[in-house]
Amino acid sequence: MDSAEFHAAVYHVVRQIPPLKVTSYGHVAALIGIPRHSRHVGQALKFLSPDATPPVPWYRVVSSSGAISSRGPGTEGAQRQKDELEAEGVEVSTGRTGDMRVNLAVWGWFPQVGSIDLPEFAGDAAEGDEELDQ
DNA sequence: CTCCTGACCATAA
DNA sequence: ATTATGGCCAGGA
Repeated sequence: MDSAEFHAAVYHVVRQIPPLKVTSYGHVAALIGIPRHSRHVGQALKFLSPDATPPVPWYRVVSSSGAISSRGPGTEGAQRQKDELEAEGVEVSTGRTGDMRVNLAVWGWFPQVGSIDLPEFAGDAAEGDEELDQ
């Protein structure tokens, strides 16, 4: 799968995250069939344009610990993510140091791999072994 | 080509 | 709970 297909697969999966639920970068990658590409899920979401159609609920993706990545001091991305989540009714706790996190035990959405709809090119990879040839 | 970085993860102490 | 370490893969300098 090339870069464009990867992006498409990420968006496809993220769009299936139900309201009031969140999932992790790692699980999105696993659902696509590439469990070791967790970092690139974030990359793909970064490339995402706000006016994408249909919209992609990027804010429903957090780290595996439930923490919202800070993106560094001075950036408001994390705060915006918190606002989006709370607007839906998801509880986001904020520590005294400004660390924001979601309780995955309550809000987590981690469907079994293969139990959700996937793009055809990714379905192949999700089934089992890929690129045995070549 | 090598080196560094990243909206990360798993494990160990 | 926290920090340290190693691994991961793709892009960019």
